[in-house]
Amino acid sequence: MPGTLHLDGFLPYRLSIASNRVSNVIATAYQSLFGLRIAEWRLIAVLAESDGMSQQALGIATRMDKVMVSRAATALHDRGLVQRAPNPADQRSHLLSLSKAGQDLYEQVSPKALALERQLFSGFSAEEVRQLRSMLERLEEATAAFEPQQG
Amino acid sequence: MPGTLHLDGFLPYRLSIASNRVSNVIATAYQSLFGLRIAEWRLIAVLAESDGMSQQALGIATRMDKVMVSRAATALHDRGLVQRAPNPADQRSHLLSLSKAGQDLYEQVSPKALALERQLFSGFSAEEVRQLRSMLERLEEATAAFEPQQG
DNA sequence: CCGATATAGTAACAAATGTAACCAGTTTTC
DNA sequence: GAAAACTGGTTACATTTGTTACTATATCGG
Repeated sequence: MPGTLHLDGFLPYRLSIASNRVSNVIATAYQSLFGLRIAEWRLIAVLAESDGMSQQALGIATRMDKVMVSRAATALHDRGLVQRAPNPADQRSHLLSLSKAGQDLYEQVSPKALALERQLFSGFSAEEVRQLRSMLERLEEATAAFEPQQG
Repeated sequence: MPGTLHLDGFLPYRLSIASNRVSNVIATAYQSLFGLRIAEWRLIAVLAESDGMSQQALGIATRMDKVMVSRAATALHDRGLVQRAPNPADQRSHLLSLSKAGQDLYEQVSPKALALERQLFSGFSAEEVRQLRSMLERLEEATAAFEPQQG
């Protein structure tokens, strides 16, 4: 029977299911433990490594569009977790960085995130993890061919 | 620096990015070619294999909750793609099946879906695909340990 | 049987996400 | 060096998704 499809065997479906479940686990943990949403956590993680970034740079680093970044950034700013300094090079943008409170929170969240990751992937060998990483990366690249234009 | 996390190396993040990109590719294709959303397509795919299912059975088969199933089912019914017959065993539920139009649509969508899958995973060896399947399956199982209760 | 509890499905509401319009401020072009 | 085109960021609106509540039927316990 040519052209027939079995849903359970359809990889985009399996990928979506697995990814959404993992995201739910992570989102629930962050929310209940730290009151953070995933988008906010992503900004914190990036800012913890490189201080003083514009929102558009954050957007690139986290693969989120500027609206998502804006929403997450104001939420974090309102909670006093990130600071906004004027950007000397461009008056439309500000440079974001973690406040002391933000750094402290990061130090709490970060090990918890890694522990969750370890637990979720505890059944995976180091080699499998390496392979999975590689596959996800290639998959992401493969989708670029479908972008509307100018990826 | 113990407990430190690099976002790009964080697997749940990479998984989420890759999965969302793939879903977008699929969703855009289904929408523009057939006016279908992913949830609707999933019902069609399941019904094509096994006629006469209740919505709750569909929910289990597609891993969608009953509200999502209800919405997708009414959309498909309104378009005349699925039929609803009374369920002799339970008057609260109906048995859904594809109409002729639904079957015809399935025959159109199905090869297209498989072609997309082939294209997205064209860089993967057969062995890699096997491994990915296995990993996604195990991952899904691993998240069950975090379910609120009674998974 | 008959009241209590559970289940199939829908409807109504809340929260999140995507999209488009907008307001500075910045660069380009002539 | 000023009008046109563009960019960073926010706001406002539309669409999608999740959650809760509800209606009708079924099942369970006595």
